[in-house]
Amino acid sequence: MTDTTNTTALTPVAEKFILHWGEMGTRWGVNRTVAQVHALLFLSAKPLHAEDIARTLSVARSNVSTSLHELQGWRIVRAVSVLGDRRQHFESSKDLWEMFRTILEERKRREIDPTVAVLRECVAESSKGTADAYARERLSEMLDFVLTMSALFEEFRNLPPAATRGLIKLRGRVRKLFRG
Amino acid sequence: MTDTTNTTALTPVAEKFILHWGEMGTRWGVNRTVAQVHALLFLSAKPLHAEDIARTLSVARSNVSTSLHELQGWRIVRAVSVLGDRRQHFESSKDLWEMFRTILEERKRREIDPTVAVLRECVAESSKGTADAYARERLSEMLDFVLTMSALFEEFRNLPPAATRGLIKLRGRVRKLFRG
DNA sequence: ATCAGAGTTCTGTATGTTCAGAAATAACTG
DNA sequence: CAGTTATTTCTGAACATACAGAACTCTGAT
Repeated sequence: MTDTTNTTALTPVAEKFILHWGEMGTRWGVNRTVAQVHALLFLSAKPLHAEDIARTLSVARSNVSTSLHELQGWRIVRAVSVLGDRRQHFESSKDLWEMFRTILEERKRREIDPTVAVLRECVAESSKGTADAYARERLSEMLDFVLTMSALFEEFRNLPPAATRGLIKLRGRVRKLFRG
Repeated sequence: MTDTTNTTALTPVAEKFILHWGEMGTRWGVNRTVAQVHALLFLSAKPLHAEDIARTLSVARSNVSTSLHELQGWRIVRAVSVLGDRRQHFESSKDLWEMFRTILEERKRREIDPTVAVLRECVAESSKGTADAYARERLSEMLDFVLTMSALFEEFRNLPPAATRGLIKLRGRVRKLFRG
């Protein structure tokens, strides 16, 4: 028999956060439902199954299925098994720094890397002709910039997980860095 | 009489970059045309007027008008006067680090700050009741995280412009930072 | 093998976004 | 002031995206 003892109603606080998170998602190019599912899982003490998520957020299961796929694509949600229940359950990573890092990494791969490729082509092609030296210079600077961003991402990515969490104590030290 | 001597045709390289930039824009929650106008101005050696931009990108002037407004809202494009021409001309900032900083600042104001506000409310409200201690803890951590991000943004924002540009030489030093 | 429930994919509808062109307003010229 | 040109705002059409529900597939239990 289907388990109906699971959370179905949200506390007002959870609802407020989930709705806000959904809005923020749209501003960063993430679908509202995807962000809401993520927020719900983030707040949930235990893994939830698709049906439960759908009921709680009042969206179709199909929609939840798609959203869960996307979140798994971002590697911030994963499927887990619950003993005695053959439905898949899903849980969000709870470590915010780890999540942040993972998302940066994904965005780099999806957006920065292709941009680097295009810019390389642009710079190469515009070096052939002599026309539009100004644009060539701008493109070249843009490539430099994007490569630097890319390298900074890599730095961050390669930090040991513990160090990442230590960032919290880091404030104020950044300025120093630029003088050294 | 209207000046028709201005750039109307794009070089293939410029076109490639502008199209790509437009695509990237959409992935970060920026309208395609807005990003294209920005790319065009970034590559342009001289300020352009609305009509010129519209012709070059093959979009309606109305659309250009809206896009220019938005770009000015992000403070990365500004209107300039050209002697002997009563039309407004527009130019993009050309300093990529400066632009990056400005955009971060704007996004902080528009997205991080409201999120901090909501999270504060959530944490405050959930402290009243005793229910859902787990969610309270998660929200509290999220608030911490967002506040730290906010503070790091501030650090960055307050750096002297010269230091920002120096970031380029910074690679490799980040790791060190976490050991100190 | 059959059935039930879980999970995914497909399809049409609804909702939201983008955009051109028209209309209105404002700024400028002589 | 009257005419002209630049700029902004409004409106609806085209387009894209998100989404619910249905259809379908897969898995495992009996």
